[in-house]
Amino acid sequence: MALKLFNTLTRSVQEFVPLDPQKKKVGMYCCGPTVYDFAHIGNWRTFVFADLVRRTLEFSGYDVTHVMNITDVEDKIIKRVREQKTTLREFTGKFEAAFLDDLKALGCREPHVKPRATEHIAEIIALIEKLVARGVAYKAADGSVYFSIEKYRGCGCCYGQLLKLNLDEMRAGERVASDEYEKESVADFALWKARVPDDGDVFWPSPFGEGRPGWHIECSAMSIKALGETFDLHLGGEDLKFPHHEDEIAQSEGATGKPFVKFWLHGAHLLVEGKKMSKSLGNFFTLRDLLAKGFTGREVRYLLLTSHYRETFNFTLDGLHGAKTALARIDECISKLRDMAAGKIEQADDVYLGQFRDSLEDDLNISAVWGKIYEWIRQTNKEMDSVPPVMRSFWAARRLATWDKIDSVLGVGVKAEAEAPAEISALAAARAEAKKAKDFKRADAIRDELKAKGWVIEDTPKGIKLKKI
RNA sequence: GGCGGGAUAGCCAAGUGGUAAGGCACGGCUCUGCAAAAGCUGCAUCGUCGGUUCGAUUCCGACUCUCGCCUCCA
Repeated sequence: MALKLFNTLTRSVQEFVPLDPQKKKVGMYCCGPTVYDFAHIGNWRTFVFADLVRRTLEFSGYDVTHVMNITDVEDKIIKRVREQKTTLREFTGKFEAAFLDDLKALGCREPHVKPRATEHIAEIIALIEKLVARGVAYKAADGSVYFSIEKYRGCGCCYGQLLKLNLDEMRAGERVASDEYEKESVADFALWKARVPDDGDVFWPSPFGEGRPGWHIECSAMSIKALGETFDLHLGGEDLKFPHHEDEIAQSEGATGKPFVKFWLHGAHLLVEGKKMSKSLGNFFTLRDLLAKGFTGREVRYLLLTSHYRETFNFTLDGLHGAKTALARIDECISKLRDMAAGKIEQADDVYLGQFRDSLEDDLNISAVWGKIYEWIRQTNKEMDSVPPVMRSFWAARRLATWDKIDSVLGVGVKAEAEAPAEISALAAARAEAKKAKDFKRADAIRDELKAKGWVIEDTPKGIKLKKI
């Protein structure tokens, strides 16, 4: 079975075929963070989704170039730089670094290219000049340059490819701040924003006068630079369909006259504790908030990967506890396999991987994937004790190789076996003594003490086992 | 108002025109001195009302509830 994905352009699940004539290289662009604050769990759902898409493509044998922009100049950023009396670079650098740390903690593979908007001003200006030359952009009285939807449509181009729009019914929203006024039409959007006093020293010279890029143009400029005028995949959160992605298409196709992107993928949002995230409801979490509660990045990643990317997902702390328990079961099984394999290397089970792949390639049916994995875990546990001794290491190594393949897509890895500190080992030894002396009361007390210190002790046929909670 | 999702067990979440994966929680059992985030195992008729059909949770219609987007937004 070939990889099938839901393409927002066609509103249907389609087989993914790369543009590359060799069918090997794939260009993928994901709208990255605007670095004005720590990213929240909703943002992370989208980035983990992008990582899953990338890993799936790599699992399928494609050579992926993953590009993710860093938006480091934008209204909110400028506002905060001004408020905090800092510099743009210093301010955005801090949140960019935090973002990349979090991305790593969540087990996401680092994008190959991470272009910053402020380092592509020349490309942005060149793109705007092209649009002006083609007659689909104009400079307004306020000094800003806008994209004209009407002129664009006049060229036979389609605005509104990702969703049905009724432009005539659209009115300028009340939430549009004092930002865009001199446009010929409300649907037009800014390509270049003329410098205003509040911008401070955040501005660049350009043929249109001093100013800064509009919101959408950077993605067009940077994706075209990194991946070419037409590329395979572009992803982002569902809220970006309009206006951001629609405007990207207009700018890019308006400038190049070529189709911009073959496949558009959009991830659904999430709710937290059944409600839309908001700081006032107390259900607004950054990854840091969750780590501070004692959860790990892989547990958060696991939970974010339990539901289909096009469905709204309800993220709960209860669910996160469940994720922790569920992962511990996988860890236990893999850890036993490691012991049994004793370093032996074998080939993965292609029959099982085929089933795994079928679910995965079916528009990333991750829930079905987990279903198959837990069935595999149960079967592994069942067979484990009845494998003939001479077959044990082979049997386990084969299973281990299979898991490694699976995990190359899921990226939850296996929890490192924590080495017990001296204090914990001493308690474990004291408990063993007590047990030997049949002082079970004392043994149980020590066990409770260990639990309070975050360690679980298990008596197994092979001796005691200490596990960090 | 326009457009688009969703409604499956206590919670989360797949799926199918022929009597419903998986995870968490819970119960039972096994191992154990007792336990265990050890192992096995049990646990739903799919929002409401009509229709199509031999048969619908799955198709159609209506309704109810719910979520999102309509130029800050993952």
